[in-house]
Parts: sequence; structure tokens; C-alpha cells
Amino acid sequence: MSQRNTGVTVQAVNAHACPVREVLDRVSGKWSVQILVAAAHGPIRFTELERSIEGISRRMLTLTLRNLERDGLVTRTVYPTVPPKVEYELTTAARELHETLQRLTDWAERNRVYIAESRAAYDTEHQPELVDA
Amino acid sequence: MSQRNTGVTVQAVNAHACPVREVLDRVSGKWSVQILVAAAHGPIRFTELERSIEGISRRMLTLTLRNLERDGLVTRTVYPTVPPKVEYELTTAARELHETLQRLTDWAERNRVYIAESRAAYDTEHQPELVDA
DNA sequence: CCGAATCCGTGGCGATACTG
DNA sequence: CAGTATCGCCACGGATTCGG
Repeated sequence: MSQRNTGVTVQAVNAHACPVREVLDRVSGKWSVQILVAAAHGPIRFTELERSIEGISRRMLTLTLRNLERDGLVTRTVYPTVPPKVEYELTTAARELHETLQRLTDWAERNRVYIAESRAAYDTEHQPELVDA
Repeated sequence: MSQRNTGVTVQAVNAHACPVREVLDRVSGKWSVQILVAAAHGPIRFTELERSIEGISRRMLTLTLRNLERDGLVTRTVYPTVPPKVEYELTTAARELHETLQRLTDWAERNRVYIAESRAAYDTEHQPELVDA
């Protein structure tokens, strides 16, 4: 729909080039991963997510969930009870993604110290402005 | 601590919690991954990177390289020749990261169609604004 | 050839308030 | 309980210009 997309905004241009970017774009959000992790154990309710994630706002929780749902990574189930109840659950694709992300976690933990030291070293040499003056 | 933590800006709060975020934060940049990929084959010069990446500006190439260098992911070697020559090379840590990222690529390629369809389906149901008015 | 410095637009995200 | 709507900040990144 809508032939006149004046913007095209990356997507078509970039998407084909590198599939990694595609993944990263949808995981690089500030909260996406934490939601995936929090929901990894099984179906979880909105408020439970909100409390288990610490620091997330209602707004961002909603937005991120919507995006994940849109990408087919979570399913949203509404129970029309008296106090509304909504459960979110990871799809198969998301669970596979979650596993893959754990490889990254491993890497991060193995290299965390190394990176920290690298930074420290770099910052020491390249003193911000030390204008010895 | 922190008398006036008007912002605190993530970091201290988030860093410890999830190592994945740490990785993502330094890979989520628009160009980081592409640089890692481009430099995966071996040492590569600044201008070579600039041309092989397509669409990157000099500024972003420099900035991203600096960050990667700071994190100990690339080494920067300057040859004080007449026309300056600078080569960038991945460190061991970066090469391991690069491998890990390929798992993500695999996932992306396996689920690319699924995601596209999910999006299409979602966008069809949740008609943007169809305000039938 | 390899950068650094400046200006500026875009959008991700937080804070707050309102709804069914 | 589970959202939606509105606002405003600011980091990311693009364009351009200057320098060794």
C-alpha cells in the first residue's frame, strides 16, 4: 500500500545488504532483549513484565511489546476477564533467537574484563584534554 | 551515593544487570558490524573501509573505528609514510565476536521470511489509521 | 590519505497524565 | 490491569568544512 513513500528510510536500501543489521535493528532497542529474557520462562503478564524489568516505563514496555509482536516474536493473548488480563509468550522463532543471544552473552562475559581494561588503557593514553598548560 | 543524580544515564544501573546489553550497546551502532565484517579478512586501510562500506561518511567511519579501538576490538597501525597510511585489524576478541554474530546472521536468514510475513499480517489487521470517516 | 570540528535534523526514550 | 496521548530532551548520525 501507499506507493508514495517519500522517505523509504533505509529499509529497502539496507535490508538486503546485511541480514545481521536486520536482527540488530530489532534487538538493539533498549528493552527488547530484557523482554525476551523475562518472557523466556513462559507466558507472562504485562504487569509482571513491568515489575521484573526494573526501570522500564509503561510506554516503552507497550511499544517494545508491539514491535516484538509485529515481528512475530511474541504472541499477545487477551483474556476478557473483569480486570483485564493479557499474557505475552515467546514464539518459537524468538526462543531460537534467545538461544543465539546467549552466545553473545557468553562472549560478553568472557571479554568483559578485557574490554574494560582496553577502555581504561585507551582513556589513559588519549587523555581527554590534558592540555599540560 | 551520587548527590545529584539528575540523569545517571543508564550505565551503572544497567551495565551490571545484563551482559548482553553491553555487547549490543557496542554493536548496535549503525556501522560497527559492517566494519567488523569488512575487516574480517585481514588488515585494511581507512580508505578501503570507506569504499567497501557504501554509504558511510568519513566522520562515522572515524568515530566508529575509535570506539572499536577503545574497546579493544580493532588495532590501529599508523605508517608514517609520505602519504599517511593507517591500517585497522581485528583483535582476537573481535574475531570471536564476529563468529558469534554469524549465528545471528543464520537466525536472521532462517527467519527473514517469517518476520516479513508477520509484519505484513500485523499491519493488515491493525490498519494504521483507517478512520473510515 | 586520514582525520577533527561544527552545525543541524531525526527519532529513541523518559516523564507525566488520561482511559476502558 | 493494561494500555494511549502528549511533550521534551539529547544522543546518534548525516553534511560540510578545515588541517596535517
